[in-house]
Amino acid sequence: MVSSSVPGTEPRKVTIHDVARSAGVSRQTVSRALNDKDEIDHSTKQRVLDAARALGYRPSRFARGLVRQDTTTIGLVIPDLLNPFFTEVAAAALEAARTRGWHVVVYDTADRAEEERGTLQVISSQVDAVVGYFSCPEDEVELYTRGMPVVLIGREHRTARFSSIRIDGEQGVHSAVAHLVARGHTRIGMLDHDGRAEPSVRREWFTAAAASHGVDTEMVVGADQSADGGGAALKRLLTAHPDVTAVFTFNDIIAIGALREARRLGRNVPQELAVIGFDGLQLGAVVEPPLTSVALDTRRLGALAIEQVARLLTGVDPLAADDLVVRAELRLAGSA
Amino acid sequence: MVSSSVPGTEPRKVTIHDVARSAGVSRQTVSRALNDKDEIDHSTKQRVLDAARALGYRPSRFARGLVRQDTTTIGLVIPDLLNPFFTEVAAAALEAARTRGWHVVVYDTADRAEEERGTLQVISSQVDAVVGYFSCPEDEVELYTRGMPVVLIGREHRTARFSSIRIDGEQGVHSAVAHLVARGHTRIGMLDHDGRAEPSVRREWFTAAAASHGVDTEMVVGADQSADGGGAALKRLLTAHPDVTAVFTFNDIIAIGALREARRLGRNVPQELAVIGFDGLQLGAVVEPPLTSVALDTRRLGALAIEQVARLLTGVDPLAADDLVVRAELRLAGSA
DNA sequence: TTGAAAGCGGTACCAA
DNA sequence: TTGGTACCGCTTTCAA
Repeated sequence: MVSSSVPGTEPRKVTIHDVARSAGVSRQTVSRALNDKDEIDHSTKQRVLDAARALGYRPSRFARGLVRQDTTTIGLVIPDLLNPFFTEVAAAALEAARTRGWHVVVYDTADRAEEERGTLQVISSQVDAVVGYFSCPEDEVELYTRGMPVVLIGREHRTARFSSIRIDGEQGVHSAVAHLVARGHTRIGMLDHDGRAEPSVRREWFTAAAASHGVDTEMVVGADQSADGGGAALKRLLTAHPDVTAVFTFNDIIAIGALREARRLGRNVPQELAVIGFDGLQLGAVVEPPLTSVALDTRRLGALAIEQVARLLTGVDPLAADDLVVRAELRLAGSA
Repeated sequence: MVSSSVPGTEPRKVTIHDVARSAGVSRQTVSRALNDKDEIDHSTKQRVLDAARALGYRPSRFARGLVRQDTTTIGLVIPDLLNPFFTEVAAAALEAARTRGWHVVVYDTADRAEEERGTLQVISSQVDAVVGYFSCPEDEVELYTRGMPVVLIGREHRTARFSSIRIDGEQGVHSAVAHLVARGHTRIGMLDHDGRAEPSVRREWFTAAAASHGVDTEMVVGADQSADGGGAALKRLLTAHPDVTAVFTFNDIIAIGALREARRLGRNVPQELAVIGFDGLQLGAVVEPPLTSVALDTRRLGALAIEQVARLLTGVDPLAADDLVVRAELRLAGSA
């Protein structure tokens, strides 16, 4: 039995020319009909529209973009869309972009440097500016984004063309440690980000805050960026240091995994183990107990990034570093 | 003090022509240099590249797309990126798209018909195909997506050009109700989707399943699509029907809100109140108790949608309705 | 190895 | 109200 689809019959793209011929008019007239211009006879317009429909015509976005030069597309690069933190940022960025009539192409790099490179490579010819998280060296980002505004989130920049949204958690983490100390905790551990060469900035904040309270800062273990990772890390931490009574985590997802693990281990939270996360996810409100966290305003973060992109694109009045900061602050809930 | 930025100095877009002139070659030579062609002298190439860099030149993606016709961009339309279910689907779709070298523009319609229309309007001239969730009438979707493949998720279609990924939860919901009945529950309520004119399909599955077990099916209240909404709905349900001992919910987010509310009300889960959600979110594993749910394979859902788009775009061998189904099945955990 | 010319598929400006 | 023509910025083909 032969398939009814005939090879080689692949319908070549229908162009404005085809419509024009089919309707017996010129291309310009077709253009007028499709763009709702006034200078066209009603019946002509109708005829053109019918022809277009009949042929299944759709204007080429490239041709149109070429002549109109009015569409802006932003590339949003994110390590892991399944981590609610990045989802919240993405949602905020999408909304900020929509109010400007911009389009956002989203790339999930799965937190892999290799994917990051691939994305960068491909992105440069598809968008007008880039916003997002990158872990690869700045000169690589620089290399692939030649001539394009770039806004980095949560990371310093050197390149002039780049901007950074700085995440300032120093105060917040200090408050968190202070809170724990005030509650009588002296053995405070941390579940840090795993897999990076150097310790995270958040860890540095933690270390500094702990030291300033005369608290030991040696009890740090790395955790995978997931709830499971957080659980496993807590287990390791408690095995190595059974006397730990409080933990600060790199982010909320890890903290949530830690909460679950604590429950499994029969450790009461917050009585026997206090947990403080970082991010302030909405998700933290639905776990038990609700998660105490050093919270970021993710809406502001996303909106700020898009705002800066807007300024960089128009070249007017870009925000200075001092305005490109999102401060985290301690938000108390049930877990500490 | 006068600002140093001079109005009217806005740098006109640098084109290939500018680079050519600056390097003292023709445009084609510039093109060759930039696209790593062989037929070019090494020193010439270097000179062109330098000129391009100096001018901050970036090729127009429109001009390039126009002539190369090789980039595919999909529009992914989602009601609410903050709902983890849609995030999971989106992540799956992004990954499936990436393996094909496609770009995905994401639009969050905030579950509002108005935004849906705006998105549809704008999308048609920006993408090659559309995948996603729509709540507005099919003829509106049809109107704006003229000539473009469309894959609807979780919704039937009539239009020939459209495809649907069907979500089949009939079996799964039946199993869920059977499970509850086997556990001795006879008063089973439902927290349904709110804000739609007609009752949801999931409610119909529930009603049918309950009826087949001789269980009353009248105890349904609407819930907002959020944890808070789920909590509020549970409260209303229990107020109206204090004898309810089990609830089935429209989705997991609502169920998670219900779990939290149950805790606040002092109702033990699952002993005094059994809860079963729908979606099978990864998130369900981190709440307490872990959520029993009628689970969907979101990875498959997203991948299937992209797969079908691929077939529609090439016109070869689109999947038939029977293959465009994702079945949900009961996944037991702690909450029921 | 390089350049001239012809498109890619539209829209804008003009004259008819 | 219409159509001719130029042009948007780039790549491809073909000569030089």
